[in-house]
Amino acid sequence: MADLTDRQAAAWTSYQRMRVRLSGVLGRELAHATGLSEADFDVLVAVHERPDDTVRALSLRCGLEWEKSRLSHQLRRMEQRGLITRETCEEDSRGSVVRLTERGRELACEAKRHYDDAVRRYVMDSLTPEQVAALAEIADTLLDRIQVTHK
Amino acid sequence: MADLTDRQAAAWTSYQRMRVRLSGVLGRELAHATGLSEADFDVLVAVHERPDDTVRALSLRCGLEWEKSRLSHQLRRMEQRGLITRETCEEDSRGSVVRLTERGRELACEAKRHYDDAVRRYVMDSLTPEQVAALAEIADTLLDRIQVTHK
DNA sequence: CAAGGTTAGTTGATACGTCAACCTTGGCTG
DNA sequence: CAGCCAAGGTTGACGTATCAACTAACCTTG
Repeated sequence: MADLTDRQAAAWTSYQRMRVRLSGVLGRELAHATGLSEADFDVLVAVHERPDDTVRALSLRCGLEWEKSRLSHQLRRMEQRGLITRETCEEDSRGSVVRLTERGRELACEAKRHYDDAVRRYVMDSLTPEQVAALAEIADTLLDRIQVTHK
Repeated sequence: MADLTDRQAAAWTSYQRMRVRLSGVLGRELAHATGLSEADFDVLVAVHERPDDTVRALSLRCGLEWEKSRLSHQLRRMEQRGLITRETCEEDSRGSVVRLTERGRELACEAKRHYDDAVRRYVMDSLTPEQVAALAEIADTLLDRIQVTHK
């Protein structure tokens, strides 16, 4: 249980600052361009990736790695704003099925364009291909190290 | 305004998942070990780094890159829990000065030990020194690209 | 020194995230 | 099939983050 080295501590500090600034600017651009939060965006994109723009809530939850209450609250808000609908599931009447509305589908596409563009401008354009590859490898290594700890 | 390449998109996805899982597990460990949130922790550590465990709120705000209302709300809660005190500033009576209580100081030290240990276990132990250096360089590059956009 | 703009900080409203408690349904197992 | 437990989801309470509106003090400039 040795202390972090100076290099490690400095790397961690840089990472933390980068992480906060980056998600801040991306979130703000997204909100400004489309009125969506990052949570809205994550849900819309995840549902839009499924056939029929439809997905079992449980499956959505696992894909996003969200707590069940978080998803429930988020879906309630999105339903109120007319982005999705919820139906009870056929195979398992405990479950529910999420479907994009027309407006949800449109927003998902539009938001994804804006978002990807912002990722390109703020991240990809500043990094060399080697750095992008290194980042991916680092992230995958850590992902492998940190298993999901769902409730 | 070209699309992201497959490599870029995959790198971004990995980064996002890593980021969320990592801050999730670190936050949970911190809360479990000390009862502090990450926001509490950031404030305590930032104040504890200053001489006398004392800092002007403005300076704290700039260091953390927080919105002023965020800091205000956070300090109110921390004051109620006896982690800090607030006094009005001598030189500028608009301002305020934040000071750690004895309990705040103790918690800051204890939490930092736990936190650094978790960073070591979850991050540093899994990465090569080259990867740590690469991460720092990537983060610094992006930090330079994304200027602070305070309100 | 008076007027007007700027700055530090607070407040209230609203959205988001987590936890614990709860309800209903599904699946076991005796 | 009766009794139970686990699983999917909802709800309420509370802490946290952001925005806009506000107050009070500071600072310039005429």
